[in-house]
Amino acid sequence: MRGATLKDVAKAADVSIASASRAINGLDNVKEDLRRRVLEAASKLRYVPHGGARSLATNRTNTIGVILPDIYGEFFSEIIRGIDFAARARGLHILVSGSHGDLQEAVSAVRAMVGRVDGILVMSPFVDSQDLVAVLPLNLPLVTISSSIGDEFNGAISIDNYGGGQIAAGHLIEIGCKNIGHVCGPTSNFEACERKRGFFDRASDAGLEVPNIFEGDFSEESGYQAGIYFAKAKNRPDGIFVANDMMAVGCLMALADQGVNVPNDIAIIGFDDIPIARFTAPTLTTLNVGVYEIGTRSLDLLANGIENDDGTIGPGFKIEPELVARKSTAKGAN
Amino acid sequence: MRGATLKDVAKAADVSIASASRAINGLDNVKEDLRRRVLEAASKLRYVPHGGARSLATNRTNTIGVILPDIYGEFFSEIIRGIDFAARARGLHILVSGSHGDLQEAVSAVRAMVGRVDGILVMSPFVDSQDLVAVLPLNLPLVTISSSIGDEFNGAISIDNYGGGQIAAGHLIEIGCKNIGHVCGPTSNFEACERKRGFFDRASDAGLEVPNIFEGDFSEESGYQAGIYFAKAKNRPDGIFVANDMMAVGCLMALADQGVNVPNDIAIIGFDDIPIARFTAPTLTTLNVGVYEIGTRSLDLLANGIENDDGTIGPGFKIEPELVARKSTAKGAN
DNA sequence: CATGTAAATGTAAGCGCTTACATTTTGGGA
DNA sequence: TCCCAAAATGTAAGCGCTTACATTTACATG
Repeated sequence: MRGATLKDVAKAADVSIASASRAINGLDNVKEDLRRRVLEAASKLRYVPHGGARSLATNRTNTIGVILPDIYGEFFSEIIRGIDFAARARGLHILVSGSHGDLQEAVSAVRAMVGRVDGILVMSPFVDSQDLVAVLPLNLPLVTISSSIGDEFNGAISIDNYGGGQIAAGHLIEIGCKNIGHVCGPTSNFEACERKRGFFDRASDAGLEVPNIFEGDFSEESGYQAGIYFAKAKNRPDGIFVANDMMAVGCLMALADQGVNVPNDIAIIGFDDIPIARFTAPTLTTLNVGVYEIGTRSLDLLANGIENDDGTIGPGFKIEPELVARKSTAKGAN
Repeated sequence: MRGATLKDVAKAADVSIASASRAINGLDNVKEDLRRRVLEAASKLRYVPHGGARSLATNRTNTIGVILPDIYGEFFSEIIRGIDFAARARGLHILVSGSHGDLQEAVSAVRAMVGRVDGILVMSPFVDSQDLVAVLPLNLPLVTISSSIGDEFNGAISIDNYGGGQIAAGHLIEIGCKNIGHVCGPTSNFEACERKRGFFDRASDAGLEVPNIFEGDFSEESGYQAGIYFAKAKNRPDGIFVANDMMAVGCLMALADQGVNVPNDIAIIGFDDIPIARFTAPTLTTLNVGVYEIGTRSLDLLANGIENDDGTIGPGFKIEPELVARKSTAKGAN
């Protein structure tokens, strides 16, 4: 059932196990003849080094653990793409896990990764994420993305959600909306709260109320529900800030189904700028946060920290969302 | 630098390391008092078991290796979603790796996984994938998806690409196309070849030639190029089979940019039915292969095999694509 | 109270590898 | 030819854990 081990190879090549190890790993202090014999034996036996054992001996796994709320979908997929790219560039592998929006799952995912990874990259947008780091073994290099446990320690990457909410409100006001609505994310979500807060604050600065709010869960489906709700609302808004693009996509579909014109009847602005935002009808105005770059930069931050002997992670950073104006808020244009 | 070990816990609780292990793992042959002491010491020391060491001792990692051409994007992301779902249901973790369209990378990814996973799920649509299994340690449970090394052994999951190509041609013919074109995938890709072959055979059955072909690489970008090419072709086709949805999306954009009406000037049919196909303008006619189910079913096949003591994988299966007719081939409608 | 048995705990080997250190081999210079 | 440093190879400890087996403890029975 098990494959050949180094011991088998050593025996077949009639050398000590240490020499076999050296030969296989390409150390330079082995004679060519010995190396040849070992390599021959290895390929004859179809020997493949046992990564787990090697890691145990070297205390290095060359693997990074990645924990995201989900590991698929436009948004997370794009983060993973960034992580993957940066990891490949460094010869690192990634062990991914989805927490499915549940803090306990995130915690158990982290624990399961101990001893299998050199460090962990976690995105845990729960308001009470500090439980996560509390249960961690000390000394495990950790970088957090968009987690409420932000500023307490290094290695925190965050998005300026509050600022983004303000920009969204500002944009709607600028294009002339007088009655703005909001599709927010779940209240248990740290980021959703911040976006909402920024949106409200900017609106109130302009003397506007936000009478209509719909709470979604960041899924396309809930965005669709929101669209229905707003299409039928008695005091129908003329502009809506949807807290993420996936919901905005659902919203767009619902509004189309209800015969509401976007942007002329209702303008829509999303958040994230996921790839699909360029393909919707109409194309979606949104806030770009550099999803891909979040992936690459967070991986780099973590990997650099791991390479430091003291294992300390460098300072994180905060991302400022940038408005990408597309058709879904281009009122009057054609 | 390292965290607490079981030895530390045992010492702190003043018990033997074996007892500590039993207490931590919840075996029933430990006195309550001893267990309490151990658990207390463990939490005080913030002990988290070392997964790697445990795996080495038990010869079980509870992890599945997943190797896909890429680990992001609509198509692969959807497969991963399926895999993730099925894995979670069984308490398994997944170690993912992208081969980036390169067979050698796939091979090295597999080797890097040996000793870290209980089995491997690999999608390797290269015409010469047999190199992959040749280099593998025997006895490593393996399930292949859409790989040319199909029928030789159990655990092969494939798509009836040839049949799908035929369906695509049949559909275009049925809606009245007289001059059909094809955007194929790279010739090094096993699946692309089969889709093309099916498409051609069915066309020729109907007495049609396929004068215009454009070779893409499955990316949206190359689909866009294809769209430009066809829009300007002297003998412009009235229907095109694009070998995957991602390229079809790019194609749709290019045709729109060129002022070509889809479906009336040119009908477009894709392949895969990725989620985005429902959102394009016009919505995309395509062939559904149950991407999500490919993920769940392949994981189940592999996991069941691993649970067999002899580690043999059960028989695989072949998926028959199903036509999903949407607007991009609805000629004349509206 | 001696005794046998089951339950609780301890001892130590081993999972497959790396690596410090010990030992042997090699080869150039005197 | 002999000697010695450097190079090549071997020995063995250990990475953190599980687990077979040995030992001790607890307890009911005659």
